[in-house]
Amino acid sequence: MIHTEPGVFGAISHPARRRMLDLLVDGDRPVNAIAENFEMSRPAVSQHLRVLLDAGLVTEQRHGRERRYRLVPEQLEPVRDWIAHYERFWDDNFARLRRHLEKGDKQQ
Amino acid sequence: MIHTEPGVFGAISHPARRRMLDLLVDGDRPVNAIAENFEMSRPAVSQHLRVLLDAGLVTEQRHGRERRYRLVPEQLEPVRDWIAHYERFWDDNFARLRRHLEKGDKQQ
DNA sequence: ATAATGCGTAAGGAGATGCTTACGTGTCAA
DNA sequence: TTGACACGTAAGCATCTCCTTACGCATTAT
Repeated sequence: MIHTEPGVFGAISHPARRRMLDLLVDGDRPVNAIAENFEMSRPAVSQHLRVLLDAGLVTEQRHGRERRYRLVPEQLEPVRDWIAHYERFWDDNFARLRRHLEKGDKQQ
Repeated sequence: MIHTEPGVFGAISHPARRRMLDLLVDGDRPVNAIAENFEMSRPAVSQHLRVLLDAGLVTEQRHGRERRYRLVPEQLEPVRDWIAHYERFWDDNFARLRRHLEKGDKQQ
């Protein structure tokens, strides 16, 4: 019964979970409101939400018989930080393209 | 024998594979040079590289009996794009913090 | 030619993942 | 109180993941 902690990268590796986070960008939502966007069963949605919860990417708050899930975007920082490490590649390419365009097709 | 295609997000979900990509930032490397950074067996490293290859995150080129792996950073774009969708949260927080600091602790 | 090197692939197994259906529990409504 | 609702959890299953050891196949060195 050990709860494995795959971390944020594991949590976002499933497309359904990324879509769930995307939905929550627009505001807190109860499970049913989330579930209606997916083909899978509601328990399956609950299980995905549990993964997101364990990763700290969402929190839940009880409102009556609902549980509203709220995005915790700061928890995506490890992803942001890691990908930022590669940012210079895009920067370089962009800079190269810009330079190319600014030269006005002058040679090469 | 179906080759599952977990995509880029699946490929970067394993810490070892992220480290492999990080290593390749500094230049192409043959498998042994990559493998010496990990505790796991060399075949395990090969299998991870295969996942990265299938995701298009690296290419391989044969040089004699070596196979050098090369990073293809552009393939990280889906990740960059997805995370960029959340950028405004950091921007907002950063802006809020900056505003707070610039105000010089004036009230609140 | 023979051996050593660099690497992939095959096979197998432990454990994780992702789904399902069945059920339990707390909350609101009649 | 009785039932409907919103949800989690349990159990079971198929499949995937990630590792290992054993082996095969080029390429280079002797």
